Amino acid sequence: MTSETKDTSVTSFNEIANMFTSTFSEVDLALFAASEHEAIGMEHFLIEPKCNRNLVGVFDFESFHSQKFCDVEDFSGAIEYDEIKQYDWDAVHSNIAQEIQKEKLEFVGERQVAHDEVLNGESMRPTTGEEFILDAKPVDKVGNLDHGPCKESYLGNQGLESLPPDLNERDCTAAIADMSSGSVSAVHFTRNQNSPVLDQMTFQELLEAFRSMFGRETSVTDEHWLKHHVLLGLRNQVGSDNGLNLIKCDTTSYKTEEKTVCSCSSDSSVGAVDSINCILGDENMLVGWHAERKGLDALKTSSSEFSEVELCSLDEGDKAVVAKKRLRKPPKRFIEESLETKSRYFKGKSGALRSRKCPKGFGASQLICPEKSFKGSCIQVPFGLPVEEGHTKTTASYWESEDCRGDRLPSPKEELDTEPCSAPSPNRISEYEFVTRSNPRKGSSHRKHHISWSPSEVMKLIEGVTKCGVGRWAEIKRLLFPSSSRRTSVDLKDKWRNLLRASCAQLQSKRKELQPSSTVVARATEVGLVKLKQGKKQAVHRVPDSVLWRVRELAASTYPYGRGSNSEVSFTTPVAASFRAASNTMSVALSTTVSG
DNA sequence: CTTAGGG
DNA sequence: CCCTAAG
Repeated sequence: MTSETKDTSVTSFNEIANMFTSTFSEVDLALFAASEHEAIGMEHFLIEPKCNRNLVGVFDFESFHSQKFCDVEDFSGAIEYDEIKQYDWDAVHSNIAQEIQKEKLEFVGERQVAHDEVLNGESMRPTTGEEFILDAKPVDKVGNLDHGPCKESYLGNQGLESLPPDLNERDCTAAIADMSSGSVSAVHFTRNQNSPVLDQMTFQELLEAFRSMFGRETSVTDEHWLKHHVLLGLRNQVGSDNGLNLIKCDTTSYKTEEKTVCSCSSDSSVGAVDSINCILGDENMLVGWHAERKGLDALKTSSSEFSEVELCSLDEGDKAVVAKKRLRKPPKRFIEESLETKSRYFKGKSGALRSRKCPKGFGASQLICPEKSFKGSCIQVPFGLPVEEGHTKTTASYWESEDCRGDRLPSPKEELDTEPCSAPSPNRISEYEFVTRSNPRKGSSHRKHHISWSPSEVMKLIEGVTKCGVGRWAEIKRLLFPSSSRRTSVDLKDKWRNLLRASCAQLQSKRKELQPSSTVVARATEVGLVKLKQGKKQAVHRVPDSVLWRVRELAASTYPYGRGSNSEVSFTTPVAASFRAASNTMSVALSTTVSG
C-alpha cells in the first residue's frame, strides 16, 4: 500500500487517510505498520516518528511531535478536531490557532526524495510522487480521518508552538506551509544526517530550514551562516536523539499516566528537554508542549478507544517496555541470572530451587552474597558478566561432561572438601561449593548454566542421595548444595539421571569384569568413596567409577522417595555404606543406613 | 513448590 | 541445561 498512494493527490478522505498510512516513507510506514499490528514497544515508534515531523514543522521536535502524534493518535478518530485545537489554543496562542483553524492547512509530508523541491515553500506540492500533500480538511471532516486529527493538531500545535510571537500575525497558513516545508527539509537532514544536503539548498531553503528549525526567522543573509546553524541544529537534534527519544518515552509515560513515569525517564527527560531547548532556542515550545500535553491528556482520557489500536498505543505494557528498556542494558538473561543467584543465596530454605524468576527487580548489580559463607567470592556479577560462574577449569576440567561417565577425576582439593568420608557438614560444603563454583565457573559463557558438575558436586549429590534418597532433590539440594549458586533440585535430578545413565553404561561394562557380586558391590561402595577421593585426585580423567557405582547402588537402593530417607541419618560412612550394601545387596538403603 | 520427563 | 506438565 505504500506505493500506491504516493503520488496521488489527495482528493478524498479515504485517500488522505490512506496517505497517512501509506504516504509516510516506507520506513515510516513500516514502522507504523509494525506498531499498529504489533503493539511493539512504543519506543520503537517513538524513535522513528520522524515521519510525523514532516507534518509538523520543524524537527523541533521530534519529541514533541512524536508525543503529540502519539497522543493525537490515541484519540484520533474520537476527538474532534476542534477540541484539539481548542486545547492547543488554550495552550498556546489562541489567535493564531483560530486562524489556523479557519484556514486550510496544507501539509507536506514528503519524503526526502522530494525534499529539495519541497524546501521551496512553493513546491510543497507533490512533485515527485514521493511527497504528498495533505489537505487539511475542514475541521469537522478531519475528525473522520484516522490520522487526520493528529496531523491537524500537529500543525496547529506545532505551528503555534514553534511559531515565534512575531509570526503570530502572519498568515497561519503560509507560516505553516513554510514550516512544513522547512521542517521537512530539516527532517530530512536529520534523518539523513547528511549535512551535505545543505550545500545543495538554496538560500531560500536554508532560510526555511532555519526558520523551521529554530522557530524564527533570521535576517542573516549569509548562506554559510545559515548552513552552519542549520547543520548545528540538525546535529544537535541528532545528537540529542537519545535525549529526544528519552523524552519521548517520557512523554509517553507521562501522557498515559500523567505523572507517572519512570524514574529513569525523569533525568532523561530533563536532558531531552534541554536539548530541545537548545535546538529550538525557544522555550515557548516547551511551554506549549506542556500545555498541549495536558490538553491532549485530557482528550485522551476522554477517548481511549483508539489508543490501543493506534500506532502509538500507550498502554502500560508499552510504557513498561519503554521504561525498562532504558534501564535494562544487559540482557535479561544476565539479570535473571544474577537475580537468580542472588535469590538463591537468600533462599535458604527452599533452597533447592533456582528461582527462575526473581522477584526482585532487575537491578543493576546486585550482589548478594549475604551469607557469610561466600562473601569473598560472590558470584554476583554485575551486568555484563555472566552470572554463570564458569567453570574454570578446576572443576570442569575434571569431569567435563556432566555425565560422569567421563573419566576425569575431580580435583584434589575439591575432593577433599567434599569428601564424603569426611562428611563435610552441609555448611561446609555449601561454602566450599560456593567457592568452587563461583570462582571457577566464571569463565563460561553466559549460557546459563552449563556448569559442569564438579566432582565435588557429584559427590555431594551422591551423598545427598544417600542421605535423602533419590528423588528428594530438593532436600538434597538444600542440604548439600545450599549455597551453591546453581544447581537446582532439577539440576540435581538431571545430574542424577545422567549419572545413572553413565554409571549404568560404565559400570555395566566394568561390572562385567568386576562383577556384581555382593562383595563387589560392597567393595564398590566402600571403596567407592575412598576411591573417589583418591581417584579424583589421582586421575584427572577417570571418572570415579566408584562414584558411578555408588550412583548405581543408590539408585537401586534408595530410589523410592520415601525410602531412603533418613535424611537425617548421618551420612553413611563409606564403610557403613559398604557394609550395608554388602550385606544385602544394594537393596538396602544406604541412606537408611547406618547409623552407626 | 517440587518432581518427573522431554527437548 | 531448560522447559513444561503434573501432583
